[in-house]
Amino acid sequence: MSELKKGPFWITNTLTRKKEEFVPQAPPHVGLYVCGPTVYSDVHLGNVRTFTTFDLLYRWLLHLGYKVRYVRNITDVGHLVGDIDEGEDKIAKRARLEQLEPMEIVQKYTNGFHAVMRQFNVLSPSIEPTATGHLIEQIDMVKRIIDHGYGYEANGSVYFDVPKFAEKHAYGELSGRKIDELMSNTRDTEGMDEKRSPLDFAIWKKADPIHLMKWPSPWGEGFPGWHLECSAMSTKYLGLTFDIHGGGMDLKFPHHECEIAQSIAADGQAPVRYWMHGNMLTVNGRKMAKSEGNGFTPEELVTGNHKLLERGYSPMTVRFFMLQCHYASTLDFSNAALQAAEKGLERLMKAVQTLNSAKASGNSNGAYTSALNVIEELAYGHMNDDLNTPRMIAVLFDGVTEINKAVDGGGVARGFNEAELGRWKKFYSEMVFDVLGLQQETATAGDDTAMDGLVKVFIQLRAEAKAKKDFAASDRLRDQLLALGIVLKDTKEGTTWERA
RNA sequence: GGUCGCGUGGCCGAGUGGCUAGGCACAGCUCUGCAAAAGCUGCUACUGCGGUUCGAAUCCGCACGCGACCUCCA
Repeated sequence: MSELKKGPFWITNTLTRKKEEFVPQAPPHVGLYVCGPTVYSDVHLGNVRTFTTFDLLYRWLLHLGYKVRYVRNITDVGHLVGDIDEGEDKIAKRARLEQLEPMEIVQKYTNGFHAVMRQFNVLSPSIEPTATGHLIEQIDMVKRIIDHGYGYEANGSVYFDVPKFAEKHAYGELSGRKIDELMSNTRDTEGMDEKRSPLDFAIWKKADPIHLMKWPSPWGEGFPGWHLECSAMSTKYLGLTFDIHGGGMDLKFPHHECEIAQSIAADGQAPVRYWMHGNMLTVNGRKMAKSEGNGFTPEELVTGNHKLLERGYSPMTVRFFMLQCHYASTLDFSNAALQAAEKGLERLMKAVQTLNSAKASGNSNGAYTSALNVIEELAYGHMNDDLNTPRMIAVLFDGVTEINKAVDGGGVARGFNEAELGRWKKFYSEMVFDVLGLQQETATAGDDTAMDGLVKVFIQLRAEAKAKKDFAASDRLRDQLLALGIVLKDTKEGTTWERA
């Protein structure tokens, strides 16, 4: 099995649009870069999906034994609002609205972002660089682009010369665009622009006097262009060419396309070997986006305090909901789907709990060894096939049925010996907790000994009532406990309890 | 308008040209004083029309419907 675990890992490279075997540049090291959030407002569930997707990738790479340097940036400057001529820094705009310092906004929403990531059990990256912390690197990159003839200054701003770049390089390769098609499809609102071509994009932008976030540069006071930070920081921490770059589908063009162009222009080599893009979370078939106003925050999700939500759902329910769909497919949000996921997750987690507290009966005929062999092989196969979590989870559920069949009400796993049971426990714990990143959300019966003892007193009272055939009394006890969130279950081996 | 993608059973959602995805819901049964849980059984779909093929949900074409990107967006 150990060989199989390592077994070839295939991922869809959106650059070639094909599944390719993943082979790191310098095994066992893997360089992974993911575009992080712009911290000018709360993250919504769509953002969470992308970070969950790459969290899954990160976890799988770690599980396969790779040493991963995972860089996920915080964009705290530079993206413009609206069209370029009256462009305004999003963060600065928000700062004025809230009467705060720009860096206060950055701090506030960075904190919020981190809190959400913790809620959804998304692992921290190895490095989380900020754009403002890498001005020198960005300015330096602009210089290199100019030196190589692909950037030009105009009125204090510096633009990337796309047509010139396209003469020698494949601009549009990632997003499948052709330069002349782009030309003819340009929206014609440029007019008095400083750009030589409408396709050109700013790599350094002059700051107007009222602009709050600005830095000195060889071209005057300004701020870095939209796409530059990722190029500068990925180069700094992962090298000129690194293994995997991830992000949401919506960043493919122009953001990632521009990253490629910048890196090639500055340093002469393509920055990324494998591009991966996560698909969108939709609501009623439409992309969830801040600009659509159809997004909701994780807090609204948990409390259910939003018009799209019939009630609240836990973060793990949502994580599981997302994992039941392949990362490259759009996923449509709905209350019914969430409720289904909630039930499914409960079934899975209960089985894991049952498994973990089970004791082996000792009399094994090896059936559960071969069953696990099959499950393991399938699960690894599916994960290695472009992170096919829906199929992997389906396999997990096959095992859940086996577990439920084997473990009796007294917690004895019939037909298992110690070693077998240990293997099952290890496998399920690795897949469910380490790889899928799910966690137990409700306190378990054994967590609180006082509580457990208390409930057992009631169970004893009820057993006495039952023995006297006083079912009215026994049912009343059960109902009253249920009202407090305690569920009693009568089994052949006695009564057990759990939280609802 | 251009580029790309999608259209699967009551719902969500996988899918390799031929062999049961899975989850949820629903129905019946077993267990049970009743219930809950669990197990068993049933529910067999692939937008439409052509084509390729011994055979297509899976390949090709056309039509219809939907979406993403083309502007900040995960």
